[in-house]
Amino acid sequence: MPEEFTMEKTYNPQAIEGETYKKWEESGAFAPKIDKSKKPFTIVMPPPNVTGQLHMGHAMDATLQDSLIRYHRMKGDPTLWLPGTDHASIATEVKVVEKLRAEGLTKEKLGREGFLEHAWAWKREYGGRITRQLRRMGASCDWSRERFTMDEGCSKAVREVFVRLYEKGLIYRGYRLVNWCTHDKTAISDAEVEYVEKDGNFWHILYPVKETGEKLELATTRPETMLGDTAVAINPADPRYAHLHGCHVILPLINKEIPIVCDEHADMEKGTGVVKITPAHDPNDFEVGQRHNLPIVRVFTYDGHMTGEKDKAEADAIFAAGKAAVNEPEVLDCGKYAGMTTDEARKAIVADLEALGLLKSIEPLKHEVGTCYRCHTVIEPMMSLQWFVKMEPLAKPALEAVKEGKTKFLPDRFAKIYYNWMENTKDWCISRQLWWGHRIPAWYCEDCGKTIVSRENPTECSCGCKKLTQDEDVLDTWFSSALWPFSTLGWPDDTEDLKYFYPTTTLVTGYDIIFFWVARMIFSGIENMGEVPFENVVIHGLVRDALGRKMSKSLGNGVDPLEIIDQYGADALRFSLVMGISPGNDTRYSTEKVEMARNFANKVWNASRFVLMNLDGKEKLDGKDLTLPDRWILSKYNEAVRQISKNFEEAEYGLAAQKIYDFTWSEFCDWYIELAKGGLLGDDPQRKAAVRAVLQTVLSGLLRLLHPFMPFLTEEVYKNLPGEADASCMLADWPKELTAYDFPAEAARMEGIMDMIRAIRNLRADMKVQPRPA
RNA sequence: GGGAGCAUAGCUCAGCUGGGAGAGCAUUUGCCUUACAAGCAAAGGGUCACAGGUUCGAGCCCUGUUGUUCCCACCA
Repeated sequence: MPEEFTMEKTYNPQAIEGETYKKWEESGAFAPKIDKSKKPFTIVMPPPNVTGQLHMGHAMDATLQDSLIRYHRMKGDPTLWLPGTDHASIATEVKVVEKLRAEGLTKEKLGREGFLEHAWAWKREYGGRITRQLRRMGASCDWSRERFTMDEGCSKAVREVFVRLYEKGLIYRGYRLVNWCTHDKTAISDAEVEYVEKDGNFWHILYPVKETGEKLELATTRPETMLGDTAVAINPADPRYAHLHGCHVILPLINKEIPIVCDEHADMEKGTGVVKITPAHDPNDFEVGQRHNLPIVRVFTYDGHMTGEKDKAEADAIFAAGKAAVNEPEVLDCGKYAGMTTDEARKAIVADLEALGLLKSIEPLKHEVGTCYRCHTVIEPMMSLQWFVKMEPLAKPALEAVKEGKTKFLPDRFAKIYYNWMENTKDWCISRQLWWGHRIPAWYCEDCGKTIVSRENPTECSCGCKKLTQDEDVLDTWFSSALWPFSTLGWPDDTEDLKYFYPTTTLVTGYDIIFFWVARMIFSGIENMGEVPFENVVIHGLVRDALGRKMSKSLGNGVDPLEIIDQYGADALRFSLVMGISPGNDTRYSTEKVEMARNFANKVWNASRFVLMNLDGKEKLDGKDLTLPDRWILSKYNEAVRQISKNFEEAEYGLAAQKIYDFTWSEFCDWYIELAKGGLLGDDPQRKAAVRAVLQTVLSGLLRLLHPFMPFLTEEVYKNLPGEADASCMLADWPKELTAYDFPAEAARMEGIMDMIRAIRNLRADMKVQPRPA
């Protein structure tokens, strides 16, 4: 053992992690060595939101990526892990607004510019915090290439894509029924709506028929929308209502005459077979309205109140000024209901109907209600002027690319989920009524009303007018993350990085963002680069708490990775997050697991101490004087190398971790080291040399096999190995099978003997005979 | 309504192409044995959800049933 060797009996991660990381980072070893003769291995990091700090999900995500990255780096691939953060438009804006509110400020008071200054300050604070956390995790990403979705380059890419798609007719602006969040006061995309089961009612309402005087019964879950009804639909084949074709009903409360239309949408099996049609506030009704050319009457304001005189006047003014699209919906003055929230209006309207004898019954029911995925407010379907991406032409090639295997999902069942979504996707609403994000590069001419979409900020309209106003809205945050695999490599410029690293190799992410992100990256990559953005998508599960619940702020069951690192070390946390996981399945976080991993780290530490204490310079394995146990452990080592390498190739990280654990503990420590003591304590110098050589060979390999999961510990120990002194485990070669030292037959024989030894020990215990002292 | 996952030791979960039922934690017993008590040596504990089927052989493949979780879906 070298004299300067001072390994403590217990592994102390705090003493080495910070310095080790600093050394790695300063050495520049995280940056890939570009070698055009070699195929690079590339991962772009799913950029964490700059909303706050990392949670356990990020910790697992980072661990898996870093493990894979380290494996490939050791294999000698030019390896790039490109880190970055996401501006997270809506999520961050909400946080900044909350913070401002606590300071007595509002967006309105600050104005757009003032607000954005606060948002950028937020980004600087939290973006930095996140990258520091990743460093604590041991993430070996190339910080020299770090990106942010709103940095100059990414913003340029966003604008380029927007303009291209617009020019191809794949981005358009239109009045459509969108999902409106009345709390965040913005439209959101279909993917951002979460359906939750809520208690509700069917209100059975009677609408008097003008021509016959009878009262037509229909049921609705949203009576407050009735003011916006522009028809009542019946099925054309329904014999019960054949006599009503061409008739009208008088809409109660506002006594408005609206037609009875025949439409297949009215299901004879459901309710009374009669359905009210509110085109401005229901997607189906909108469709029916289009088929029958019905007016669209909006009855809610954008902040969830019933519309009134003022709203109507404003809408009329806009229309008169020619600023509106042709299909601008009418806005209704809701009279006595104006200004009420939708909930208040519902109560009032139901009460008024009852007073008129037009409420037949109330039938309770549970139904799925759409809510905003950020603030959980109930979504109102609402007619609104927004920007959209036309999905069909983009989805088709993206679907085919995966079917053809150009991108592979691991596990492959997630491809089905992807297909399902891609086959049914509707146009993507990309405009948000927010300030934090990429502002839509569209300008409207005040004179001729023309829309200008442009890469450079225009100063003049083709009509000669210079009064141009830019669209107030920003893009959906996922619009920029969709470009991440190429925007971060320099696109639209034709950079060396882009040429060399695109398409990237593997994407590692959770199944919860397949639709939001993975699918959109695939079609964006194909559309803009002509190639899929990555060869593999490795999908992992979510980290849940010890009781299997989702970790969340509201439950207060989140665990801060940094606290765990402080207490147990980064290696222990990392190992606990991969040991025993299976692809795509959720895993539970528990302190017991971290303790298991910490104990394992300590085991490795002490096994290393033992070996180092017994080495005397580098012994070379020469095949001479190998006993049965030597042959056995070398064979088991080969098996571990084979299996772990295979596991990495197949994204079976849980199995790889399990194998290195079992090999190290149950085989190397429990048996080989014990058996090696005999040889080390004996007098035969050749035997001693052989044992030392085996110990060193196996330990060196074991450390390297473990390095992807426990980088700090292995780095610290590895540099103490004689002959490899000061060498970096991170940069060492990935172990290869020692084919000259594979002895399957002898290994099997050894295992038979081990069974016998166990049996004898058991017998001794049974007979309560104590082993004689040695 | 459609789709997917899961059901294995008291708890949490692994189990690759079918041939040994496993790990961690918990429990019991004996050990401070000179790498490690964050440890060592042992032990107990499972008709692998249920019912059929394929096979020389099934936790693993097929069919069905039950339970459970999740995702998607405009059901008024």
